[in-house]
Amino acid sequence: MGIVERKSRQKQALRERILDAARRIVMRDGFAALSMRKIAEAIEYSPATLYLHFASRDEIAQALCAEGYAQLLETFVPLVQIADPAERLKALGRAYVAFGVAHPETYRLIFMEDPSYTGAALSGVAAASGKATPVAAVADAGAAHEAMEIAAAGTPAVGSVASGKASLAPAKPDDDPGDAALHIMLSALEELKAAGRLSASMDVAVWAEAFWATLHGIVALNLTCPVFPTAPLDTVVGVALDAWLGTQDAGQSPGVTSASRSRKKKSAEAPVESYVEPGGEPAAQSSQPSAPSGKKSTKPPGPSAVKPATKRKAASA
Amino acid sequence: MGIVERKSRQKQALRERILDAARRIVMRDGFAALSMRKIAEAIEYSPATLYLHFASRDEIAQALCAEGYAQLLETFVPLVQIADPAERLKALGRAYVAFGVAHPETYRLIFMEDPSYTGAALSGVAAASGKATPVAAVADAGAAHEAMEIAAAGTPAVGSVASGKASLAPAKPDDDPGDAALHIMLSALEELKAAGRLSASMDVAVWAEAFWATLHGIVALNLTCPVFPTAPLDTVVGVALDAWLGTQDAGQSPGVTSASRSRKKKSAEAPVESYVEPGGEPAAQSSQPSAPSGKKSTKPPGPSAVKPATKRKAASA
DNA sequence: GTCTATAAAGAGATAGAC
DNA sequence: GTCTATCTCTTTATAGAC
Repeated sequence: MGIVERKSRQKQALRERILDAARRIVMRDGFAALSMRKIAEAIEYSPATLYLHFASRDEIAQALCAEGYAQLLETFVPLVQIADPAERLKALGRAYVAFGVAHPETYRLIFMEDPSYTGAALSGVAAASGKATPVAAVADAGAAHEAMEIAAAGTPAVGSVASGKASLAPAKPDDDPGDAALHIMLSALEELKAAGRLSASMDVAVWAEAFWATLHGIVALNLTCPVFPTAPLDTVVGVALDAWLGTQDAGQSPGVTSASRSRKKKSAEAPVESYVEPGGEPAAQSSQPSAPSGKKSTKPPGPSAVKPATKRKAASA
Repeated sequence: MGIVERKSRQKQALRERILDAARRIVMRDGFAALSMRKIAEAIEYSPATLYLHFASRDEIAQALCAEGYAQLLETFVPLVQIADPAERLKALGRAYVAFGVAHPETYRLIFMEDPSYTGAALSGVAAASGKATPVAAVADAGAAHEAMEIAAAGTPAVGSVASGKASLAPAKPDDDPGDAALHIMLSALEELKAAGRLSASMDVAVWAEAFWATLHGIVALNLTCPVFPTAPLDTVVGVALDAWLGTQDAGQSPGVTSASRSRKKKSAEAPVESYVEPGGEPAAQSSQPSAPSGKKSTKPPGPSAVKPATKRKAASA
């Protein structure tokens, strides 16, 4: 059986190479620039070979999405230890925005590209309200975290969750990173409510959605609107968090309350801009982050579908 | 000179036809599906003819953007009359979300497609803080409004602002709809602050940006995330507005100190869904609005640039 | 498994005849 | 002004040789 195993391993390896190449292309040129030909060229294989591993460009995109969700989840994990639920939520909010700013193309792919990509990670949102306990969420998250560290070193480091078992069902193996992340937030919210710091009549699910929308709005505008944060991104995030979680005087990072101050990760207290991803990448920063100058992000043409030209913006205009 | 005038009129007319066709394509199939060939086919001209009126696809897109901004501004105009600044802001927020939900493709084009499109409308955001008085904003808005009613009847009715003089400088004639809309909001905000209902130490520009981000987040998630508003969109918007502008329950809203609890205008209370646009269109509604099932939105290929395929989602997958 | 070659579709933009 | 014809470029995806 050694032979079949070797073959299986080789197949897996090629699969990884494909995803690595795809990830690099997306990071560098945006999702719109991702094509089978480019990937094939990058790994020095013919385009046809890719179809032996992925049924379509879309399947590759979904695999990348799964990685992205896991990556986002991973940034949440250490924050679960923050004792005060309000501070925890603030830290989560900052981490969320920091993630989006640091990984614009990943964020775009996951939350701004295609409804099917976005929906892939959020399966049980409706019924999720009282489902997972903080402990359970942490357990799941921990598993994902551990799996990640096994992954590649040079690249953003994810992959395991996605490539391990998510060949056809990208974002929903047994534990769904998207749901797990959601649960972390909902748990904090319920604690908050239990502590009487949130109106008892408030539906946490609604609150959570509106809160999420605020964070998403900040990230999305930052990635799309060139003039968005006139003020420092930090400040805007601070004001938003204060509006939702109360505290006078925006601006600075309330950070962690007390006990968790010893946190090994500085991520919770550091201002949004200084966020550094676990993988060790530089992490983009400031208000106008990466966004590969000339090229944008959007959609490409399909076989029978359509696609206009827009990238020319910087190229031809 | 009658002859040159007629020719000029005919040229203008064709220009309008081009934009009309383009608008229809975008509404129906999304921006990504907008191509010169399609437009040409729709108006029964050759593709080459389009280039006599627009230098590129991009220029057409920008003209559509200008229309979109004007359209959005128009929905703001009547709300300026609301006396209470907090209620006015809430009404503006609801109108904003309603607009995005009712005109998903327009909203996408303007705020979610390309930074250059989004930035086109917001020129003086940075210095806008104390710039325009409510009166000035209304004056601008009124002008745009008036201009609009001259425009076509069957179609969404805009165009004048864009087509009148924005051949090469699409979104910034003399009065910029984007800025005007922004000023309307900032004015209300300053009134709020003047009335002592907003922390004196709060920077209105920052507050405005964070508030805008919240609204944008709600719309953007609604358009992109299939499961987004688990709760009725109305409810989520209400919670968000309360968080920012205060009202009994809802977390605690440190932003606003007291009052503003008695709501008078029904326009401020009307649920988002019931919004009807001034033009008299049906106005889409509910949580999962249009979003032309099969197709998405994104970017197309340029001459030398790149472009993957993505639309296949529903077509080939 | 992998490649070459190609089908089938789409795009933006232009030259030059009329 | 308008059209025809064309150039150049992109893409996904597959057939069939090796």
